[in-house]
Amino acid sequence: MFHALADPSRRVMIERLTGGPATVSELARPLAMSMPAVVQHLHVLQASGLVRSEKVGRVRTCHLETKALATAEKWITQRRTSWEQRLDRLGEYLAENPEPKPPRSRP
Amino acid sequence: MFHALADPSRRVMIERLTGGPATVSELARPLAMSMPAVVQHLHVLQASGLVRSEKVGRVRTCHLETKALATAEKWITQRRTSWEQRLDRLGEYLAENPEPKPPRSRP
DNA sequence: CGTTTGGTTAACCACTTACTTAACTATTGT
DNA sequence: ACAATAGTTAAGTAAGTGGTTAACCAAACG
Repeated sequence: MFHALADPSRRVMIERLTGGPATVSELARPLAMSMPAVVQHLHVLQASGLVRSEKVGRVRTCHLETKALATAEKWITQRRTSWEQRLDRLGEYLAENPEPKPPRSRP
Repeated sequence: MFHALADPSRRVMIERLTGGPATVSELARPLAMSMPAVVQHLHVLQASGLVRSEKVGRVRTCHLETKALATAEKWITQRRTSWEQRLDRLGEYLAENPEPKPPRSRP
């Protein structure tokens, strides 16, 4: 899933879908690459669960899947906040204890 | 940066760093791969800005850079929430208008 | 009917990625 | 001084990624 977000073209597609559903050719338009390439990117996005699509007639319409995005977000938040809390505790500790400086074996 | 998060081994390293700073060999221990491989992953993590490290004597100590994580998180949140708002508005609209069903040219 | 139009599949290619081993450097413990 | 430790560099490789073109299929249009 992070792999899906790792490619610039795919992020452009995601940003496009942020503004509402889009067909495959609409996703392709701003992308300076052939249609098959876009379809491959779309496969990656779908495999990651970030995007879903339904085909009606001959046009496939794609839309974002917010749940998946929320999952990625959650993972990041957890790591970030738990580390920030550690930093805070360290800050408090250093504010109280002014550097004991342990001796070195051979300078 | 999403590319840095896209690899499982690198995510393990990040999770390890969540629990506080670590040396290169500490990061390597749970990883079933050679040291050079770990160093390469570390390079990627540093290039992405997610991790920083200082070498004192012969041991390099690595720690998380929360700012970078916050950036990724922000990107995701923006996309997710703006799409969720769209969904909400669509929900309201559909609740008021009970499906007009436009005619098809030839069924 | 035949022809666009929108999308899909397949086969291929250049480049990158994620490893490996081997050789090396610099610090630290005895 | 010597050996062990911690990490680094270099070079090679197998597999994966991102793109191409060409051929193809089915729905919509005239």
